[in-house]
Amino acid sequence: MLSIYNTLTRKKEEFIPISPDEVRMYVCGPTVYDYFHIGNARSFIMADVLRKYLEYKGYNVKYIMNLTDIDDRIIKKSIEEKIEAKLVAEKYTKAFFDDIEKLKVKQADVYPKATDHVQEIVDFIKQLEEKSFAYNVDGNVFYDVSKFHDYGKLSGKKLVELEAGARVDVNEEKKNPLDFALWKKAKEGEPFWESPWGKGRPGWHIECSAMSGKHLGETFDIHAGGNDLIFPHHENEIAQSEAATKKKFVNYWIHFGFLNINNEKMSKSLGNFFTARDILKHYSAESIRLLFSQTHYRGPLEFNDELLDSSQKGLEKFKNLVEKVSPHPVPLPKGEGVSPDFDFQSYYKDFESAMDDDLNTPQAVAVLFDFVRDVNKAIAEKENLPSEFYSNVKEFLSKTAQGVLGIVDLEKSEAQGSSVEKELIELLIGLRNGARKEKNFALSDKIRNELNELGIELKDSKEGTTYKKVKK
RNA sequence: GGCGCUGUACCCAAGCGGUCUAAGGGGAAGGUCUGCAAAACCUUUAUUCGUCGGUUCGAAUCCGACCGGCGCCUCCA
Repeated sequence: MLSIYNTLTRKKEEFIPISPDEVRMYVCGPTVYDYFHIGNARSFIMADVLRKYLEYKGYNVKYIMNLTDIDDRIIKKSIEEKIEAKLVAEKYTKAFFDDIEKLKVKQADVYPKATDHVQEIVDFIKQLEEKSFAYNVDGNVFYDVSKFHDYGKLSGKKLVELEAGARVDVNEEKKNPLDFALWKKAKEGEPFWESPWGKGRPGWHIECSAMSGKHLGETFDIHAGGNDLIFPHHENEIAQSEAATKKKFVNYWIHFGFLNINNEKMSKSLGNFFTARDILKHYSAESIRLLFSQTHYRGPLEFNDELLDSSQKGLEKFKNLVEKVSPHPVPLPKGEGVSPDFDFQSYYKDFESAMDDDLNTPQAVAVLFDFVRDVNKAIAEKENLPSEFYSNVKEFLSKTAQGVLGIVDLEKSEAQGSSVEKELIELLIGLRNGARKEKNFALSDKIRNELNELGIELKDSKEGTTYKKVKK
């Protein structure tokens, strides 16, 4: 039984989807005005882990992530770079897909764009206007928060308190400082769409209400995003959608913690950020994902190179095991060999109960490390293990470490390269082993050290010498 | 000012009333194996969970106070 912490109720709740086999899930995607940073990546990755775990459990997941491709920041960027807003959005949309793929994040079923849904958005606003939740002031349309009595239910804020402590800019046009724009009137030179209120563009919050409704229906299971979206973004989405449909918008609200640098939130405005793209130049997706998985998704996550290094180091344990079980040297026929009393089921059970508990990935990772240690022990202790043992090990890692967490890549062969390169390395290994036989260790060590310099590590074992390429 | 989160070893980090003399990763130290390495395995590294009280047969876990840190309340994952 999966339980999930629901921001709306501030409790862990048993997860029960609307339809028994299907989960409908919406995750707030990027505003494509720049490369996304590694803090954004945390949300994308943890949402990916949640999605993959739901699939692991047998649900058919319908996963939608929006792309905000028209907004103030995009317009600002287009002015700075003197190119059309549309081209800014296109450039960073492409970058988004490139980066997300490198991070081994599975594609969403649909990536709806705001600019492709202007009609739906306009219709949505009209509906709100008809129901008196919206008012038009000279081409700007605002949502009237005072009309929505549940306003504040997600963030736990009370309207009066919000008003008292309001730090929002005073906008003469708004009835209430907390009212927010549904439709923004276009200024001179800005991109615009025609609407009943004149030329303009959608506000930010409305696109999610319109697009999630279109792709997932009026009520759906999961809506996820970063902590900072709770207020006002998600609060406003609820206000819009529930005012329009009179139905519950979302059953489970899930929010991810921030990524901290020196105990401070990483953000564009503070300037203390790294783009995911830059981090990926030095670290693998697996390292990043392991680091993220070792902290619970709701808490803050401390981020720096040392931590990335340590997770990269930890990954070696998985890689070495994969290497050990992958091209099993002497594949035994089924049923032969000494069967170790190794209880794979108990590791699946432990992995699942960790994940079932509000996605306790740190605990799940601990189970995987225990598994690796125990498998290594079994291999070291028993001589002839049946081939099923090796395939069971691979299957376990494939389903959990790779399939859900994305911290290993079984397909990635360690010793790749051109065949000539391979043969050259084999040749040198042969020479070195000749030298070793003659106890010419000076020569054998020289060969090993120099290969090492080239990024090729040798390992001697009873079965012979193997090598792997390491990143320099 | 309002709301919320948080303080566990050298670092990161689980744990949410008994199974905790507290997982897991990194680091450090010692050992087994090895010609030497590497990998792997074993052992050690918090009798203690910010501080002080309280509740309880029993608390890292609940309550209170205090001392730190962080976030949201404005665009933000």
